[in-house]
Amino acid sequence: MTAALTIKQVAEKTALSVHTLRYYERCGLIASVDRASNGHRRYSADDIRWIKFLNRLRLTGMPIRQMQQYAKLVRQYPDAAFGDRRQLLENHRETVTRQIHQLQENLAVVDWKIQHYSELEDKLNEHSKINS
Amino acid sequence: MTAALTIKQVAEKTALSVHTLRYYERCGLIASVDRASNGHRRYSADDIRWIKFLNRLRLTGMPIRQMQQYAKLVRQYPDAAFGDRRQLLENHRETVTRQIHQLQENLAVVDWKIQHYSELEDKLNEHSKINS
DNA sequence: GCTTGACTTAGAGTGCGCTCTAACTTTTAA
DNA sequence: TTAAAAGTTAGAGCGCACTCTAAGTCAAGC
Repeated sequence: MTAALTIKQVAEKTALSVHTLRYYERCGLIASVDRASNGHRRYSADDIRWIKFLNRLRLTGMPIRQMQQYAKLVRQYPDAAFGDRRQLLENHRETVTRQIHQLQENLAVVDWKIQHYSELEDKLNEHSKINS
Repeated sequence: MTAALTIKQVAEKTALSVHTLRYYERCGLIASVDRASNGHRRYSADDIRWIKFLNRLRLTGMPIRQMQQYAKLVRQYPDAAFGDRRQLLENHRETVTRQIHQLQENLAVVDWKIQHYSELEDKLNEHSKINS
């Protein structure tokens, strides 16, 4: 068996704060974490896997609302609703893919500007050479 | 000469709201827009180019604070400080590039999960075929 | 003359995702 | 035994980037 972890240990493992872990639990993203006899949370290996995946979703910009939907599906039908879950993730993938494209597109314009500044700098340098 | 545009027209052209345009002006991102005799804003072609570039920065996630720095450089030294401006944009480019990489990395995990769900669905389908 | 609609300002409100506080209990180490 | 560290809850607060409201001005068309 694997040792159950305290909230602080999970915070370190997942790079979320203890505040955020409690917040996620409060708003239904993490369900029913075991408690020690003193009421302290004890996280299982499964909990940690789940939290890490949740965090992947967050880091791709999925809103909490949508994560709640996903979490609900997983909780209600642990061994089913794979189609619905997949659909939700695929929609999200599409969103993120579009977002990445737009980032790249906008970044290209910034690149262009950087290039432009480089050329202006070069011109200034040449000018100062001539005048020296 | 090009016709000066009203705030509403600029909102349409830039896909920002009139509220946002005033907000950007208030916080120093857009400086000194001309006014008609009645006090209404009249935007020049240059203003619009500037606003569009600002928006590129925003769409790549640059914080307002940093845009303010950049705007300040441009305003204080319209024909100089190219090095500083370039540096600022290059730092930002680096940030965005890293962000894109991380998005792709996290998205790969989501993809993996989608794949996993597909396989589970397939198994369920086979099972129902056998049992039918 | 009067309505409609676009504009102005200062400042308040909103939604998101945390992040922190207060007041309290429990555990651990000196 | 006692101080420090870590846990608990409910609920308040924060930072960001808008977004909207209220109260007013102004110009054009009926």
